[in-house]
Amino acid sequence: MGLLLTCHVSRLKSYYLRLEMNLDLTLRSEIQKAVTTLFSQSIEQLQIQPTNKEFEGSHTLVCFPIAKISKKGPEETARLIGEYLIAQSGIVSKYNVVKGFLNLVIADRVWVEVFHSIHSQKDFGVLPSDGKEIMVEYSSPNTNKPLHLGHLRNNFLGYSVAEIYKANGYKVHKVQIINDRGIHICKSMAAWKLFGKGETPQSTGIKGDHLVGKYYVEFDKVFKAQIKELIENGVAEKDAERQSPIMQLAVDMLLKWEAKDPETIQLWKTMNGWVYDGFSSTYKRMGVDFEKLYYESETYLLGKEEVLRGVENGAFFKKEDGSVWVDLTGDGLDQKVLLRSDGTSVYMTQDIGTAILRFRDFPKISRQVYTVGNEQEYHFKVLFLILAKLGYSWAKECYHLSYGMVDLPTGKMKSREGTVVDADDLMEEMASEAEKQTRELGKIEDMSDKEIKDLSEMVGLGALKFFLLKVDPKKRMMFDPNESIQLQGHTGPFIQYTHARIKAILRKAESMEISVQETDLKNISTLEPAEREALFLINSYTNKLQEAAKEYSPAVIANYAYDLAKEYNQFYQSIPIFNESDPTKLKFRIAFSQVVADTIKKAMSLLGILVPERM
RNA sequence: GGCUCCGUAGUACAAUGGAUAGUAUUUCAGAUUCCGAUUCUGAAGAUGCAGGUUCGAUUCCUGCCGGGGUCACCA
Repeated sequence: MGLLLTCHVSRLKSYYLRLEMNLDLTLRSEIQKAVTTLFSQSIEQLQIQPTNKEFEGSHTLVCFPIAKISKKGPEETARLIGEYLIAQSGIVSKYNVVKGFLNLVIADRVWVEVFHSIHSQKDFGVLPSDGKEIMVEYSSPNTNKPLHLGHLRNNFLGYSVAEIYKANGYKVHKVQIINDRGIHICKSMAAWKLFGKGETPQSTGIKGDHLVGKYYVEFDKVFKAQIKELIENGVAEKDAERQSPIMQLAVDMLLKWEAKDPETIQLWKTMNGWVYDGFSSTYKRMGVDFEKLYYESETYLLGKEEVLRGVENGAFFKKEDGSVWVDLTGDGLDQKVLLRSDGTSVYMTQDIGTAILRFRDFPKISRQVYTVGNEQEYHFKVLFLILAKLGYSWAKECYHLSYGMVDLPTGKMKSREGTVVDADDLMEEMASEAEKQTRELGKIEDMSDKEIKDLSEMVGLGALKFFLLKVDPKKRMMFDPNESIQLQGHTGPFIQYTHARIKAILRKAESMEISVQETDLKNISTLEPAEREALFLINSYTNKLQEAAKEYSPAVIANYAYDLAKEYNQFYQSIPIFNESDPTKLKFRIAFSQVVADTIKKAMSLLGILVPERM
């Protein structure tokens, strides 16, 4: 009780601290007051939006809805509110009315105050924790082949959403489910046993996941050849698939695995081990991590139990052949199988077990987010309904973060035709392209090879991440590697480059021994338009953070980071920094540049992108 | 076919129901270069079609056209 109380008090404190400098909230309440006083009626929802570039002002109040309660025309209403704010509120210095839009100019004095409070706040942009916990699942690969381009979007998305929630004050648990069992694994095992000649990652120098993937492809090749041969010998197509010797071996291995045959289990462990080693280096390069891994082989039994429990309490039903089904026709869906007639589990079964296990392991989480491609939307709809039928109240808090496919300019990627873009290859290409670009441009002669390597990695991966994250997750997208790595345009490297340039300015300021005191920042009375614009953006950072979490969309942050970098370039172009004769202004601009650089860095880190000090 | 998501300049992406639909790229013209290769300014160019709701629709509703996904005792 005592602990609870102190938590509560400290939360209140930080709330008031924020209120002091929260321009948006203050403005809102001033307008509320104006409306209530002028029209003796209050309005709950105020529409405030950024002012169009062509008009003077930064905040615009949309007055059409207010006109309804004011019983006056929109323009008259806007003018009355404008006049009231000038007279009664300290923060608005000017206004203009265009149609029903009230454009407000915030007093420079207020902007300076806002800037000062951001500048002095060390943890600006991190919302206070309120004890909420959330789980984010992402990646979740099969262990029979290496990761590809689609996995990159998945991993970057999941990681970024997790970081965004962290910044929103949540405690985040990053997890994944590893689909480590099933017929697909046995296929690689069968092919390796037949043709592997004892090959290992060590003996061949091939990365583990790629080696196993090679045998998965090999299986398919042999399987197809055997089917063709059987059909030519007069076997029906359906029977041919079953009679194929290599398929029989795979099925046999699956049965032996389920029966815990030591030799099969050993092979399974060995080959999965190769894959895990391979994955872990891929994850490291991606820059993603996980708090806990779940393995299908460890959760499917709990899923089975739960399904059987569901049969007992009537949530599910059993057919004559022994298979178990759920009837979702009442929810507008179909019937769905949960256990096969032979009692073995299906994909759904293990997801049921996994979900329940996770809420047992982390009882404080309020929500679980699944980062999985949109081809599984139906699957998750069904899963969440089943969990609700089993009586789990948290089922309605499960969320499928669905994303679209990634296309390449060269055409669609299809795994069957072997034109998948491998994740390791792509990352390597991006990094080496970045290195090539850096070396061509020169200016890095004093860098060591190690520094150049690190920089190339940062830029190459940054290009990749930014491009994949800047698009609305649910949309199918086109990834153009060449465009993504350009230093100009809507790209990660452009933002990284802008950051590096700001840092160069700051280094120069330091070498000139310009030191900025907090008091210097308060002596500024007027701002340049570009400074107001950039301050408006910096000030909206926390709003963007909340929006990104609400929408589960790193794209909000990516586009924000870009806007800020672009805004700074405009600022830099229009305003002198070192040529400024007024030392107070010079210092303000240095501090201002510092804050922009910090904010860019913070926003980019939410995307898992590092920004260099120089490049 | 049922369900579902998507259709925005040549191309790739934006736009809580708000103003003359933004940005990048491409092309053309110009400016700056206090950091750094840059950057900035200007010009050209788009909401699939037809209705409806609304003071106002890219956004919401209906129908059509076009594209993706899904509808397994696969995962």
